[in-house]
Amino acid sequence: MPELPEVETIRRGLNDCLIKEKGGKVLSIEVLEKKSFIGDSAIVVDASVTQMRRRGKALIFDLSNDMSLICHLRMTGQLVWWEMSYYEERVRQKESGSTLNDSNYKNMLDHTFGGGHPTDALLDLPNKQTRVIINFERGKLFFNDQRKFGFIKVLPTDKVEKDAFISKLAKEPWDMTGEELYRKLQHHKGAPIKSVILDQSIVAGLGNIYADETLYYAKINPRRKAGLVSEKEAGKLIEGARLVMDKSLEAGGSTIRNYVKSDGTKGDYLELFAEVFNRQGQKCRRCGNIIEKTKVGGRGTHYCPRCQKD
DNA sequence: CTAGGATCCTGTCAGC
DNA sequence: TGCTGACAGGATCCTA
Repeated sequence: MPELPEVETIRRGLNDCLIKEKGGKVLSIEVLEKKSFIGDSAIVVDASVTQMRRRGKALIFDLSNDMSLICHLRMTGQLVWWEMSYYEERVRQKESGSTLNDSNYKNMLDHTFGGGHPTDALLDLPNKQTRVIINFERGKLFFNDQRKFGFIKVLPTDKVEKDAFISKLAKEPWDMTGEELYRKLQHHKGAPIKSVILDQSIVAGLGNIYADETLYYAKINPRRKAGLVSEKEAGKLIEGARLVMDKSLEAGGSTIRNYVKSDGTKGDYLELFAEVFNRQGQKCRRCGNIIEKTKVGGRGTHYCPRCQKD
C-alpha cells in the first residue's frame, strides 16, 4: 500500500536509525517466510548500512560489502526499527505477563521508527506477519507483510540498476515535464488515464491514492482514454502529482507516528489531505457534488463526476 | 505491440 | 453465530 511519499518517509527515518554506528553491523538475519527474502541472506552478515536510497516505491539499502538490499513493500509491507533497549523492554513486559504498553512511549518513540501498511499490534513484534528480522548490533529491523507480496532481495550494488523492476522505472514527476508525459500517453491511447499513470514505467511513484488525487487536481475523469488527454492536461497531471505527494511528504507519509497513536489504535493521516480517496458519498470541496467510487482497471477509484471531465 | 483480466496471499467487513 | 463474497495504498503474467 505504501506509495512514494510513504517509502521516502521510511527512507529518511531508517537513514537516521541504521547508518553506520547507529545500527552497527548485521549479526544475523532470520528469514521466517522463504518467499519474502530473495538470495542468500548469509551474504549480509557482518555488513553495515552505508546509505539508504529510493527508486520509485522501492527502498535500497547499500551495504559496506558492495552488496545492496532492495525492499519493496507492495500492498501490506511494513518496516519497523526497534533499538535494542526498546526490544528488551518489550521482552521484559512479555515475560512478566503484563499487558504490552507504551506507558513510557514518549521516551521510547525516540528509540523506534516504522512505516508502511497501517496495522495495530505494532507493540508486539515479532508477530505472525513478521517475515524477516534483520538483527543489528544496536537493534532489530522487522519486515512485516500480511499478504506476502513484498520482498527483500540481496544483490551486488552495481547490479541494482539492472534489476528487472528497477530498470523499468520511469522518472518521478519532479523530473518529468508535461510534454514528456504527453508523449508517453500516445503509446497507450486506448487505456483509461488512471491505469496509465499507475504504470511505473510511464511515471514512477503514483499508487492508487495519489493517482486518484492527481486526477482530481487535473480535473480529468479517471476513465478518460489516455489518447484524449491534451498536452496542457498532461502538464496539470505532472503538477498535481508533485503537489499531492509533496503535501503527503510534509505530513510525514505513513509512519508509525501518524498511523499508530500511543494507545496502539490506528490513526488516519489520509484525513489530512485526501480530496477524493475514501471520500465517496461526501461532498466535493470544489463543486459540492457527491464523490463517487467505482472501479477502473480493477482498482477502486474515487472521483467527482461533475468537475472531473470525460 | 496493447488492453484487460487473473493471480499471488491474508485478513476484514458487510450481508445473509 | 457461522458462512460467503467482495475488497484491499502493487505489480506481473497470461490471453486475446
